[in-house]
Amino acid sequence: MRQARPEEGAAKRIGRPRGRRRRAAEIADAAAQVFARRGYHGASTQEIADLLGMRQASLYYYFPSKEAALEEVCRIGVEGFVESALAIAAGGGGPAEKLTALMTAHTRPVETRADYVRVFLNERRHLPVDSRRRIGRKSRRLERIFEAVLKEGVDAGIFRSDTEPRLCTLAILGMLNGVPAWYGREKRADVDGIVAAFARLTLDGLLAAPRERGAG
Amino acid sequence: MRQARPEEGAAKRIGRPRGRRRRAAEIADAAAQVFARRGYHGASTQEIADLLGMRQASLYYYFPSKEAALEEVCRIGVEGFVESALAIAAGGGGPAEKLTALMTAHTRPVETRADYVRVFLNERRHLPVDSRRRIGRKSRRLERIFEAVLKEGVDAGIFRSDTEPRLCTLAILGMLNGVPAWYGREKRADVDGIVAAFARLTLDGLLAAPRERGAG
DNA sequence: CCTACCGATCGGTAGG
DNA sequence: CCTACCGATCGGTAGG
Repeated sequence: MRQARPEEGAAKRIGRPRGRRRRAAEIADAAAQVFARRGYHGASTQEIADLLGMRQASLYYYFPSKEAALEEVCRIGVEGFVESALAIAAGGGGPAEKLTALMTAHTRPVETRADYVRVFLNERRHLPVDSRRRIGRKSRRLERIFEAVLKEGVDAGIFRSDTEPRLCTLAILGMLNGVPAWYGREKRADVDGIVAAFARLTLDGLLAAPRERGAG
Repeated sequence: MRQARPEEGAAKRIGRPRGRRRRAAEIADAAAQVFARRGYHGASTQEIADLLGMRQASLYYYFPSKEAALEEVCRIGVEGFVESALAIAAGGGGPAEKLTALMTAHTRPVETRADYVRVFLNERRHLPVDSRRRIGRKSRRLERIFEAVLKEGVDAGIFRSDTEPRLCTLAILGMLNGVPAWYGREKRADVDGIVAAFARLTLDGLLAAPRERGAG
């Protein structure tokens, strides 16, 4: 009576309606949009369904719950960052170049997938504990990549020896994660240019010779 | 029949129960706490009332609506910043000292009134248009103070001449507003020490002599 | 401040 | 995917 469940074999997709994954991705898109605009709790599943021209109850054919949709949106929101950062850190170039590339790459998703990023940054705290922890792990992976490049620069004698990689990472990610807050209402709209300026400022600080402390 | 309404005379508080203002402040405190933890839409007026040991409906004796409570919490959330920043900018010391003081002062409310600050940062977007604009004006005032000090330093020949005050302000406020995101779960708990490190990094960047661009 | 209450909406289920 | 529907909760009002 009990058959082997076809969805368990990862590679083979037999007997499943072909559009399922695609449609689920469209729902995630719509959810990201509404979550970003209204916040998770301010968003109604009705509004998500309206965006797709489907009935509210039909969403539950694709997602078991509103929370699961938030989880998916947040997952997509982080995953891009870690992957590109990993590629940069492992690639060629010196620590200074890597750091600049890391910073530029970090802000690209803000333009490409603004809604996912915003939801990840602002709404992840409304996730249930277990999935919040799962997402948080990815976030920490990203931070560690920044720290590693910073440490690489210090060890190579390129960055100032008194650089604290952890604090510096917090500062940099603060600057960068603040971008969605003003992106869109700033006159200068070239995010890449602005982030390049951020990177220059940071590098100038990292490359500077230690100065006198406390000098008026 | 129509009497002059006593609450219109600002200085004189006659005929009003004496604890009104105080109680309203307590409600704002509780609201800030719940809004910070659950987000505005995730917060129920019931939970706020529970915190105060009063009935949910009684809240409406002090605030006309949930939105009005959010507005009050946000208003308190910004007002501290502008006032202290103004005092620093107008006070003595050079631009470098002022900038450091500005940065340290900006993070103090994060410890003192964490909930108000968090709510202002994360929930102000859920305010109705008109009050959001009112709050936004205060926010811009703060930004202009930072920009002015930065420009002061450039004009005095202290900060690098290629400093862009606007971009620099966005970077600094990004770093600083990111503090509530990691404050509490970071090992090093001395926010002042961390922010001092942020300020040093920033100053090193601002004081550095222009270097060769694009040098490998 | 409380009691009593309401209309609206919300996430989610049953069954096809 | 849809129809039909539900229990719970929510912000807010009336009247004292």
